[in-house]
Amino acid sequence: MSATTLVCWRSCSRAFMVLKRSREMEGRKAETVGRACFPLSSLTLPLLPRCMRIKVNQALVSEKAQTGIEVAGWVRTKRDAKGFSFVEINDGSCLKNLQAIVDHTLPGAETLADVLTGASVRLVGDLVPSPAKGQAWEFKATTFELVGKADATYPLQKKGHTPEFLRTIPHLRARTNRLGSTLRVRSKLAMAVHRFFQERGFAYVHTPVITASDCEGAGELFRVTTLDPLAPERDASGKADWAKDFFGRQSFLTVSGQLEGETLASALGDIYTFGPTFRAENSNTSRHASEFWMIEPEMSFCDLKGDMDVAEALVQYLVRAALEECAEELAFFDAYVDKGLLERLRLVAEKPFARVSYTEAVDILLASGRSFEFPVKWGENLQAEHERFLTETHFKCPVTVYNYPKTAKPFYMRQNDDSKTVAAMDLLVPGVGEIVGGSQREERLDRLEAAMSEHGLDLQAYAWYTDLRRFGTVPHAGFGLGFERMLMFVTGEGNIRDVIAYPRTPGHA
RNA sequence: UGCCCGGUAGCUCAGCGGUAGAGCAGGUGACUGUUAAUCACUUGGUCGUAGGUUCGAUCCCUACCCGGGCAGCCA
Repeated sequence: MSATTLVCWRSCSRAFMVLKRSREMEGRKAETVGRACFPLSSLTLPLLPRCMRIKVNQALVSEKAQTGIEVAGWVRTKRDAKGFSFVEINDGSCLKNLQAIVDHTLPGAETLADVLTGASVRLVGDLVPSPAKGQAWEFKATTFELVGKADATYPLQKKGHTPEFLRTIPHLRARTNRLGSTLRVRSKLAMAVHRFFQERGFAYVHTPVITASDCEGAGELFRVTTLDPLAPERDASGKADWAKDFFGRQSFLTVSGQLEGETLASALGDIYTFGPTFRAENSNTSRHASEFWMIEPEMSFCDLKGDMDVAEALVQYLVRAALEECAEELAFFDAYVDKGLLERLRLVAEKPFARVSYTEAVDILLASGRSFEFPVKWGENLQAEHERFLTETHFKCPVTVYNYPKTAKPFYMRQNDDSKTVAAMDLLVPGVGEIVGGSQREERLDRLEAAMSEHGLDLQAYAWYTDLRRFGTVPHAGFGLGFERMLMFVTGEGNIRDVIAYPRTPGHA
């Protein structure tokens, strides 16, 4: 056991004893629940009396006044008044700050001169009704402690910052209203994803992050190797000898768990993955990242319609979850990031999505009379401008487009009877574009092998994949939902780099 | 990767062939149950880097670096 763990363990057991004691103490009626009780002040802050710490979000929704409680957090702003100061504290538990009143005669108040935006502080005192407008409750401190100073070089100010500037300080930007809110929404939606699938009997499975198939699907892959890049072991032809590499062959970071997911769906019925995905494409757009999180369900005994039903239900479920669980954050985004966001999301939560075949979509685009930079032609991929027109102008709501020309799609998608299209589908949303891509998979061995040959794949390397069609094959379908794109849609953020704490994009890691 | 736009104070920006300005932040003072408090004063910049044109470049030109937007690839 490392020294650090040892200390933590000791602190915990000590904390538990303090908790027991403090519960026995009279007059300690802090209305707190579960993990938000932190009776730790006596351990680290001898100045402060022993009491219950509550989080800011709990204080702000309190039903009644509370005495003898502790709050701790980071100062967002301080305003000096005659004889006392207003100190607004944010502890990350919610968007809003708690206004604390710190009398200049209090123990610890002599440090107030050093309290600038960004400083960390702990206060003991009482939660009391606020006499002024702006907040129902405020914190009347009886003891003040400056835990960690932040001097004038602290980059975050009270005023709003541009997302571009905030990206230059990723280690600090989570302290802003903007990224802080995004990360809370991200956390809630991650759990909502699990709830959605668990409620429907899907098994959460983990597909490998490291893969040895060098053409898993579309996309450039990141190589995983332990060979010395300057002096790799070489084969007879002088090239790097992958047989000498760690796994005995070339290996990469996954671009999708789909193929493995199919094998597990063939055992567990309905499965989903939710994990990181890596693409080495040199994509420099506001909606591409080199490392992102993807949700990939795979369903046995399911066709394209069932696939679309689940995808649409999931997107709608997540929007509803955000509206219900992150109301404050969404109101903030609606006011400062994307005006009209709430109205759009409410519509999405209630209204059924539009659903059109690729052929119908092409007809709509041709009939629109619009002149697009890229002409619309059956058989060509829909361009971003086409997708944007469909979802933002024509339908003004999310649209699922299905049955794409087979020429533009990967080998594993099920061929339709028209021999021209495959059972693929994309779910498009306003502002973001493609958020889901999926398909019914080709479950017929002969068709699959023919498609693989057409795509130039080595059948031998994929024997395990085609085995699924040899042994108890079933119609099955699945899709990938880009988690960050979903977050962009829900928060109104226009750049994927602003919905990931540490975004990885070409040239940035 | 291609096309386009930008880089001036800690932040957001204005400026312009004659070597720099505002608001906010910081400091000082005043005032005050304040709400991105207010008022006065004030610190702070080799104008992205390297060349070139010019009597003189932050300004014009070239290259490079960095940031952003759009497109392709996709989720």
